[in-house]
Amino acid sequence: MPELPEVETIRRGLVEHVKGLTIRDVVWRECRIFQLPAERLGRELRAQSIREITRRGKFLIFELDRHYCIVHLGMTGQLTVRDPARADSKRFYRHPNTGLQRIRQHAPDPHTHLQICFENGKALLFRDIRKFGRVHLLEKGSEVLSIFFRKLGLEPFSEQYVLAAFLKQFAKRKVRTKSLLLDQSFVAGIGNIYADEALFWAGIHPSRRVTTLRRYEKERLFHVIHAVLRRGIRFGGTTLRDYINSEGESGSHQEELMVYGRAGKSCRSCGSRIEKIVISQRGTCFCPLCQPRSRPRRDLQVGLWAQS
DNA sequence: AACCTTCCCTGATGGC
DNA sequence: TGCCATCAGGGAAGGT
Repeated sequence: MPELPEVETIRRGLVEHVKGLTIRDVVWRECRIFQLPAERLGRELRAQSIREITRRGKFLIFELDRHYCIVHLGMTGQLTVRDPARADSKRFYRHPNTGLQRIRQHAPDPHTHLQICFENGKALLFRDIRKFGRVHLLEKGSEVLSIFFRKLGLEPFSEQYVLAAFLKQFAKRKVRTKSLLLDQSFVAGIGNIYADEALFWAGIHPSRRVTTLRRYEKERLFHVIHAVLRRGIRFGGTTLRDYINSEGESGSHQEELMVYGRAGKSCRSCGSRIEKIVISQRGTCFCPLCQPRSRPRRDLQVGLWAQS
């Protein structure tokens, strides 16, 4: 499930490999991920150049000559570069123990919904098994991006991510803290993995209503969200099943996880048994000792870790 | 208007 | 070996 760190890792790879290239041809497979007729998408993309690749939350923004092409990877979306000078992997190699996919590049398969072929022979492939991904095409204009993203919340690595703005976002909210973290109108880019990890480092039980959070807990959350996402990027993202970067490689952040996917295992901090509950229809892992339900942890020191 | 539920989609997994 | 139920979950849509 690509979240901000995974999308950012993909973005950086794409800047390296396809920025500046001109589109020669587009091949598609009709699919509901396209928010416009695929035939029109192909026709519009042709002959345009990729001027810039940016990101907002979990969305990738390809700035072309006349359009913005906006891509959301959903749950299983993959964007990889295919270089004809290099050999394709014959199949998706699945590691017997970890289940991780390790490939260099792959030929189109039935899940490959879009191929953007460039003049230099390289191609950008969009593959999405579960089809939760989305591709939008917007004509450029001064306000189109701000209108498209009007419901998105704070962008963690921007100048708008400051404590005062963060605290303001709690107004009128009564949901459980985990639900707030998953809400893209609160802070953009957090998904299930990084929400659980942030709550762990902040020492906050995921079920606690945000109305019960002390000021110092909100402040801690503010710093920890930033640190958790930064750490995810530093390790190249979290590969649990489908995520691979633009070169078809896994990330390694899954080895750093404290609680996500660790139900039944012992806490890497205190040794307690990690528990799993469901909040907002999402599996939620937490440490019952490090993240007490009722008693806020004023003692918690996360400063050192947050600097990493 | 905040909040909650349902739905979309496929592959992996476990029980029988 | 094969069949079926269950689970994973981001975000849109619709109801309260």
